[in-house]
Amino acid sequence: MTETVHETTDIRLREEGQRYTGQRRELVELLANEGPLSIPEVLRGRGGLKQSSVYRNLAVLEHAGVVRRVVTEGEFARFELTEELTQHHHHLICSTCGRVEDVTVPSDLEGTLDRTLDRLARRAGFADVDHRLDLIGTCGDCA
Amino acid sequence: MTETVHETTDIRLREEGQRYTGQRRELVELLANEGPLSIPEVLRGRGGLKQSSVYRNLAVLEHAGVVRRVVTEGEFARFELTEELTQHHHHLICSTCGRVEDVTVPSDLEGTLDRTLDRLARRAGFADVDHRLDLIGTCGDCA
DNA sequence: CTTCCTGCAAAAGTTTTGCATTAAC
DNA sequence: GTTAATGCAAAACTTTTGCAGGAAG
Repeated sequence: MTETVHETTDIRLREEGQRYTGQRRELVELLANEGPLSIPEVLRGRGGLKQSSVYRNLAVLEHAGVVRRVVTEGEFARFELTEELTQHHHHLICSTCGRVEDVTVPSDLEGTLDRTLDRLARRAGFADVDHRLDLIGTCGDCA
Repeated sequence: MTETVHETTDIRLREEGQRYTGQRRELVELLANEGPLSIPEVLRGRGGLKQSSVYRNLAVLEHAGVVRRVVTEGEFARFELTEELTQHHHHLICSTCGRVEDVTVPSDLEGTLDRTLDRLARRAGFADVDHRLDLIGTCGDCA
């Protein structure tokens, strides 16, 4: 399953004339296993990675459509694999420690949401609307 | 209606031993009229305001529960009045120009959302969950 | 007259970039 | 052998802070 992710990444990068190097593979592997991570978390997660290369490689992967920037309340940017490589999901964010977990909502609610929001957005003159739904609360550890 | 906002702000600030100065009033007025604004937008919006004072005053207002930081994809932080002073709402974000508009969803959907998400979050060990729902698309001007 | 606010300039902290070296194809 | 990726150090950029002067109560 994560093998598919690597294959897709490889293809996407080649399409842009870029190489799927060991470091990039490590990044993708990390994000596939541990979800949305900030740069400090990435650096802690894998010893050898260098900060500037991590930023650069995440930018490359973002441009290739493999990774996306997640906006959170914290001071650092977070990155995750795009939904094409995983699945549509949402975030459970701890407002105390900043930790982020993935969560999916029941598909009937997801469907209702999609239809309703699309209608709303059109009415406001917006097109091609996607939604971002995050839950902010206090996680078990911080309670 | 915006008079109520000013009164509430005044009270909140006094409770913290702070003053509702002209500059703070201007900030609140701006946010009340134009929704979520970034610092550059604020500085452009009103000539005389100084950057460091704006940051400082927004921090004060945030601490007083009058203003909250909105996280967006852009490079600057955005600020808006808290929902206690306005009403529960969501954001319509243009992924091209970064503009942010307020939008409300039908209250039945809002209710369903609230109940379902609360259940989900509890199951994951999270408490006191609030949700943040944003719509990202292309606005009329950028289409 | 005491306390808080403002503005300037400098600092802090995150992210980006230039350049020489190393690795991939 | 050619083109791209890496690491280091320095730069850029947003946000925060120290300090002296000014305003508010």
